[in-house]
Order: sequence, then structure tokens, then C-alpha cells
Amino acid sequence: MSLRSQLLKGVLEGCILSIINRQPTYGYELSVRLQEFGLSDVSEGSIYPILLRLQKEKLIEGTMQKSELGPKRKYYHLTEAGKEALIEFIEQWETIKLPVENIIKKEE
Amino acid sequence: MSLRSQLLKGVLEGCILSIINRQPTYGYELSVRLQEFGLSDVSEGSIYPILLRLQKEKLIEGTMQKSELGPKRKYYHLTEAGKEALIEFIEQWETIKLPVENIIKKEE
DNA sequence: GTAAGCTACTTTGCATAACAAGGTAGCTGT
DNA sequence: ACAGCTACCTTGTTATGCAAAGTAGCTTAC
Repeated sequence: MSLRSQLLKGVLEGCILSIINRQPTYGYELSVRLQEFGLSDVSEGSIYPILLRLQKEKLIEGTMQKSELGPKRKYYHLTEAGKEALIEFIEQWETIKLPVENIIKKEE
Repeated sequence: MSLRSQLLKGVLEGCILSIINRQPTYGYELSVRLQEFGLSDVSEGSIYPILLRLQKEKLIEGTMQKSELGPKRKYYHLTEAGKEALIEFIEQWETIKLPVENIIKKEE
């Protein structure tokens, strides 16, 4: 219902790729990281489906690993295709950002 | 299919509000303006539904006016609610933009 | 030992938005 | 009268984020 949620469309996927690219990680931690970055309203119902989709598209790969505390974690890392997709996402973000900034910028 | 289109989600509506806010305009000209700003892949199939939606939500109002050349144009202008929605959009854009930039920024 | 609470993953169903594709019609110039 | 531009509208498809609910392992406290 809120514009806020709509603004995330397409962006979340790229952000998740970027965070995984920095360091392999798992779903639950991703939700914490995103919140630290300021994307506070991202729920697990958003994150896990994206991870499954990215995996299906062969952009990431996941392996179960034991955790010292709590249940097993599924650590994901980027594939080569994933790294390319990330680069493409960043380019697309830039080509969207500039026009939007120009449009919403108040002229003096 | 492209990430590109997905990135526009939610953004287009705000951009259209902003352009109309600067100066009342009509659908066909909007497509030209958006292209000038660099959003080149926005088709009329995207613009007109958004205009109708914004009108239904009482964020804009439209009136038919004769054109000196060609068919009549439907000029839109923002309502008070539309101006508030635009301000809200800009705030939301900022609160999305900063986290995204931080996430995709390469650390040195 | 058992209940509470955190960690961690998954699935289903829904609402929304952009878009391709196609259609309608007015006006101008040749 | 035809082409080409202007201008608007509609239908159906697809992608995405999310709420909601479920499952289960582990730890701590009582």
C-alpha cells in the first residue's frame, strides 16, 4: 500500500547480491545486515523467496553449514553469472538514479 | 525480464508527479519529457495507466483542452493531496537511496 | 525436563506496477 | 485519400515484495 514498499522493487535483489558478494552469508543474517544499512522493513518473507529465485537462476549457490549455536545455516556465495548480474544492477541503478534526481530536484 | 524495468517500480509514479508539479502537462508530452530526462524506455502503456490511477486517487486532476495542432490534450495538475504525496515520495526516495548506495559502494 | 525465546529456513497467496501490444481517432501535408 | 504524426485508452502478462503461517534446532532459566 505504501509507496515505500514499491520503491524497493528490483532494488532488493541487487542489494542482496551485493551483500553476498562482499562476504558469503545466509538468509537470517541478511535480514540483520539490511536492517543495519537502513532497510528496516525487509521481512524474511521477502528475503528467502529472493534467495531461492537467485539460486534457481544460478546467480548464487548455497551450502548448508553447521552453526555453533542454533540450527544449520545455508551460506550463499555468488557465481560468475551472479557477479555479472551485480555489475549490471549497479549500472542500471546509476542510469535510473540520475534522471530521478534531476526530475525531483527543485530548481532554484 | 530486465532488471532495468524492475528498478522503475514505484519510481515512475513519483517522477510523473514531480514533472506535473513543475508545470501542468499531458500524457504524450510526459513521455517526451521522461525521455529527455534519460528514462528512455518508458512507454505510453506505462504512462496512461499511471495517470488514470493518480486521478482515481485524487492526486491529480485532468481537463481536456484544445490543441492548436492535433487532437485534444488532457492536461493534468496536482491536487493538494498530490503535492503531499510528492513530498512523501521524495522523502522515501532519500531513505531508500542512501542504504542502497552504501550497500553497492565498493570499499577501498 | 520442560517451557520460553531466539535462531533459521520455507511456503502460500495476495497486491501492485510496468509493459507489450493493440486499438481508436484527430489533424496536417502531399 | 493516404501517410504520418499527435494523442489517448485498454487488456493481459509478468515480476516483485510482503504478510502470514508453518517447521524445527538450540539455549537458557526455572
